[in-house]
Amino acid sequence: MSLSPAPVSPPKPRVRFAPSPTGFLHVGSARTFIFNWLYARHNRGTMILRLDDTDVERNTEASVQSIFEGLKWLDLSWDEEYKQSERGELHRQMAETIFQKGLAYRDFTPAHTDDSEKSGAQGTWLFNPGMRELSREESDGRAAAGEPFALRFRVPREGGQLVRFTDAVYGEQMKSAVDIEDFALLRSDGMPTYHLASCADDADLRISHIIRGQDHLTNTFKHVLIFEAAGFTPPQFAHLPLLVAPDGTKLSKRRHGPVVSVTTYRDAGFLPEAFINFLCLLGWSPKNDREQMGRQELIDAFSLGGINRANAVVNFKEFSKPDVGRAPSPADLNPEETFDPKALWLNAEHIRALPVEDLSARLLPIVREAGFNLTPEKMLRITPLIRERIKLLREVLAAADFFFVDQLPPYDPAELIPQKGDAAMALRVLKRAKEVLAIVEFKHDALDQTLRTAAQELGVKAGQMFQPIRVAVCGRKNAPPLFETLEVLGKDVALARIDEAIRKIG
RNA sequence: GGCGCUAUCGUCUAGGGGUUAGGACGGAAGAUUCUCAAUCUUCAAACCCGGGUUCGAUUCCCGGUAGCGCUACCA
Repeated sequence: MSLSPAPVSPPKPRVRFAPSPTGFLHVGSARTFIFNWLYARHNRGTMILRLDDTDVERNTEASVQSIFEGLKWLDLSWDEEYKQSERGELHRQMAETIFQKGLAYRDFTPAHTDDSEKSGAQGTWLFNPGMRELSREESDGRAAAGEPFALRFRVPREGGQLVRFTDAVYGEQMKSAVDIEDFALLRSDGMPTYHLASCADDADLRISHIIRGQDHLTNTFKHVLIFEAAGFTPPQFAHLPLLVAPDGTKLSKRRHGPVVSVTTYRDAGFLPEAFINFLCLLGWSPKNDREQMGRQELIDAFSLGGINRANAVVNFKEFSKPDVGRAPSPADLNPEETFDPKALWLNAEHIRALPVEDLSARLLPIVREAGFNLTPEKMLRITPLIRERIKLLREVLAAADFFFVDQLPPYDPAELIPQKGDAAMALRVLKRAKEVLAIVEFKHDALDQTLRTAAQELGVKAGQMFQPIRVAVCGRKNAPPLFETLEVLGKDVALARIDEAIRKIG
């Protein structure tokens, strides 16, 4: 607003989303991205995407694509992009710095040794005294001889040192150093571990705020140790409560199925903005009872102070279907079982908040993909009739099917019989409808007037008049309002379907 | 096991030393419209347990319990 800058404008935050590309984009990861993004955009800072791909064994290109695909769908942007695997030199430099200061040591214990063998103790493994205390000469000698080693951080063991940091969400954190194991910095193949690479990059990229899942809260003590050993001031930390399943466990593909994948939401017909809105409300609150919020509203309202500390349950009913094939199509999913009711409601809210033109444009590709040829004009006329009747975009297929097909799918002729009526009444209604509809203009008011008059003449209630016609033209009892439906359907189709119904019941 | 974190309706949450503990989703009932949906109204539904501190704790402190996380040369 003001053109004159504040006397001391705070430095623009630099935040990062750092997924490891070992699978599809997880809803929890998407949420972490969103919180970082919201923080960056709210504070006009920089959003960085960094692929933490130091685990050569498990990283896949497909996963990288899946992450991009998900973020693209959500229309989430970032300003800088890095690949950790291309920055190995930086990581090794940091390891070297720490080693030269004597704050790390070589561990020549072969990889994959059991903890029990390492320590001989029954408790938690903390370090291997033999390796930690190895003389510099012997260490150098064995390294020079080509013996492989891992580089371990020499965590202070004496003096009752405390490692501490302040978390923007969880407050003051401290842990005594003696409870932290001598974690690895470099693997015996020379590759950096996550802890090292992450800290080296965060320092190098001048990350100001690390906003990530609470599963890293305890790791942060190690990170603080690394930053300080390498001569950097640790950034600010903000840990996010985890997303958990109704059984309280962390969401996982294995246990919980497709509900944990962002693409499931996309394919089921969620609006990206609704999905983002839903995710934001898990573990964060604007504290003003607002629920349905758009992108900009979220950006404006976001602050780290609104983040909650307890894990949030994604409240779905159906866990993975063990015996369904490996590729469940969106049509297989029962939305009420698969998705959190609140997500569904929010999506419906966003659908209704969308201008008809926009909604129509989003619906059309889905309809076409299902094999129906439809003009944008026709879709635009159908959209207002179903927009209050669908919670997911995909539901357009079921809600407006009778607009798309030439031939109505078979239905039970008994459906044509109105409340408190019989087949004879249905027949009379339909025959009369055929007569009057043949001559009336297919416009809402004219249809309304004509059909109500016809009902009076027949001595039936309006509802008893409308119901058989509705079933005749829609093929089912529950459908959008009749006059609008007839208007969009057109006279020819309506008359033909009424004829068909007369044949069925006659 | 060790260490860390957490605990308000079924779920997401607001609140906070004195409140009828608020909202939303979902549920139930009703109103309304040509059905359905939407909308509106109403109802049921919560401060984990035990000790302190205090005139007074759901709120602050301690303990317990439970849940989650970390405890890899995974991230």
